[in-house]
Amino acid sequence: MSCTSEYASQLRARGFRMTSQRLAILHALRHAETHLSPREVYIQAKQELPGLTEPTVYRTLEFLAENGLARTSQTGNGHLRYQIAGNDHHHIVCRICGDEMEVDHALLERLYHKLESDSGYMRIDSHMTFFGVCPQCQ
Amino acid sequence: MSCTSEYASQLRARGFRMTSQRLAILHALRHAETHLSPREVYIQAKQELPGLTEPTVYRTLEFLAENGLARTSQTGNGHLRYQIAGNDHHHIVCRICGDEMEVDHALLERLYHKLESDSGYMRIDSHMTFFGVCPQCQ
DNA sequence: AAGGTTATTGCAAAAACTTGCAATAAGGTT
DNA sequence: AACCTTATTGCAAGTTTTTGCAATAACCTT
Repeated sequence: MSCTSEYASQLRARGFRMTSQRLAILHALRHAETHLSPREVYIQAKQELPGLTEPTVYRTLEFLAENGLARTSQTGNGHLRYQIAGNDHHHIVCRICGDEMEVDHALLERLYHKLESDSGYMRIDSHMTFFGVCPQCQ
Repeated sequence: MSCTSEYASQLRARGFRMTSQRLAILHALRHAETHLSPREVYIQAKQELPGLTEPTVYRTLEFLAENGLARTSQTGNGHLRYQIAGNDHHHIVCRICGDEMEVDHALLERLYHKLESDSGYMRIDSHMTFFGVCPQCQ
């Protein structure tokens, strides 16, 4: 896979290493259609790499998110889920039934610019999750 | 305290009950200047009510948030923190040093309206946490 | 291709959080 | 004021997430 070596060199450029564990976890994220919980990642990736342990999954997901290869989503109950980086969109999830839809990044662009100039903060997180009540549940 | 009975009747109106545990936890949140972790709440509130247990704190915080008496803040690492409801502002926190500043609600008003009309969702969460890189760390 | 440096992993134990269920107590009713 | 109903709590046991440290293995250098 070409993307594999792409990831590897991205890491090496910053002094990190590509490992079979990281690869297995990246594969799991890539093949998922949506974001996964750490446990789901563990179950998926363990099929590819049976020796994989759970602490490694937690540490790796955090590592991938810090380095821009993965992205976190907040989930109301305070548990992070992860997805592969790349699709620049956001989510709005229903507080009641959990239903979820995508929000295009363009909608937030203006807000981010304003926030950046007002606050002086840079690189404001490009994945946001909003919570509301969906039309069904209203 | 007048607010005490205010809270009590808010709950009773919906068929819930006011208890010494809920009161102790509300006090802890009220006296905090910022949002607290469940453990911090536990430690505070236990001083007022020594018999209090940790599971009760978790359940109560979730309950208070669901009923609008408390508010959750997301914290990057995926752990919820809680604060008393009332101040309508948001936070932006630095991904690197953890520094934190307030963002006025007015800034988001336009976005919320747009999101609501585009998506059909209602009552979009009125507390958002953004993540970025603060001026110091840039 | 072999060796050295050190980022990364696995293991084991700790801490944080959740769940089920029987006992308790809030607050409406008599 | 005593009684009933049932929301709420505490306890104990489970699951999830984190942490420290010694062993391993990327990958740079020779």
